[in-house]
Amino acid sequence: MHKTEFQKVYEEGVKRVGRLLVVYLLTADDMARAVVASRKVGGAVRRNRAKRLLREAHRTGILARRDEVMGLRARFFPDPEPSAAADQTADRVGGGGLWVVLVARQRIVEATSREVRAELDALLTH
RNA sequence: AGAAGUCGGGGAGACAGUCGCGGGUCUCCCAACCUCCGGUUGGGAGGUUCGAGGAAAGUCCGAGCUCCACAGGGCAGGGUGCUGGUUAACGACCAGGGGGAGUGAUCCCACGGAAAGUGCCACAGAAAAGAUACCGCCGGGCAUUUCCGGCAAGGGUGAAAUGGUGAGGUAAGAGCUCACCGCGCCUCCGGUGACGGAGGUGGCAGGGUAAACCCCACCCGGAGCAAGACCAAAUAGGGGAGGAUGAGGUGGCCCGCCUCGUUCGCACUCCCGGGUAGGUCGCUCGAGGCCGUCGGCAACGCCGGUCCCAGAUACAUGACUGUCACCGUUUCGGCGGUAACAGAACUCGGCUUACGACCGGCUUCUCACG
RNA sequence: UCCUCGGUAGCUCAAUGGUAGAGCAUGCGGCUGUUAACCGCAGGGUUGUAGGUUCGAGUCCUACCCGAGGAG
Repeated sequence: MHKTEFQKVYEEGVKRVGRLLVVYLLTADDMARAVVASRKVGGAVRRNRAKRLLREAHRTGILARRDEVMGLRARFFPDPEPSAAADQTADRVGGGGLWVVLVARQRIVEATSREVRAELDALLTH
């Protein structure tokens, strides 16, 4: 993912803020995932720890299951207008993917992997 | 027993399993290309193997490597600064000398030159380096205001005042003279040397500051793996090489060198590449680790054996389960934790800084007992 | 990866190696019927930290800490 693609997700995507992390979602043709840990999280050790926790939560949580992803698309991105049915079908044929950006917050370093996964799933299903 | 010094070891507790990530390698499958055998490239699956640190950090020094000219001369600038050695090199390390701290083991030191020159030394003080005399001391004139001369021992100021102590000497004093100490110079001896020792001699040579300018000796060209090399969509259209002359620019400057533009024979001759996105290489076998013999006080070196030990490019080590070990807590069922500092990005040698628990060697002092 | 600056009072900034200061802000007093403005006075500093050179360091040297900016 390039810098301009991050900007696109931040500006056009859906944002959910939790106690340990922030998640951005955006519909796309393919599946993609990125993890972000800024210098506010800490030094290189703490940033790596945060990114590993986010990857593990993404791998073991509901984002890894394809049927759940389709449900998330329907929940967070309802059809804006019925007249665009042609575009919607074309989009679905094109892959029906989802771009996900996971951003670490400072308190994630003290958390366990189960807590991170539970919060990510909760942010996506509530 | 207590206190202390010094040198080291060691670094997510160990083992097993499941899922997941990055690299190498082997096998199989698929696709494309080459005339075939077969091979190359790309993708996927499975097996196997490897996968962060002692500081990977700070970026304070030194090198390798790459390009700039083959890295050369001079100036400027910068660095180092007791001696000898180690090393690829160093501002690092080892050994020694000198100085300082400590009862001691031991520790600390930017430790060349102030009789090459220049500058500065606030306040106080008479005077801050070229001379001088505030309070004073002594002698003489005058006569009790003071004048002339001698002195720098005492007082006072200051961070620092023209060797120190004692004796002689004198009007009072003074290296004026003498003894010891300090200092300078000379000779001899020991040592590779820094330096040390002994003897002689001088009668004191004239303050501090060089992490002020500077002098002396030695060293240093610049940039950095986003260096640089190769393949090469798009886009733009030319690009490169060669002869002569003059001008301009370029590492801080001058040479030198390189580049660009102009002119002439003819705006000539020859060649077909250059390059962004992207990709490949550089990229991990190295002044390498471990073990041993030998040389050396040591740093280290020679030789032999043995091992292969991360190479990513949005950037890989994580999660969970069980058993054992240790620690904390406990209602003795259990529960919680496994630690600090901290994450490779071209690679090495150092330095500096950060750091929890644990273990070991050697040495010194004090007390007690034998 | 490499490089350059900066850190002084609550804030913004000064200070040839020689007593750390100015403006704003704060407090007190004055002026005014009252407030503001104005006038006067006062307090407030480990000069980022730790060492060193020097008689003496904000200044010079060394090592750290923090902040800002730049190049590819």
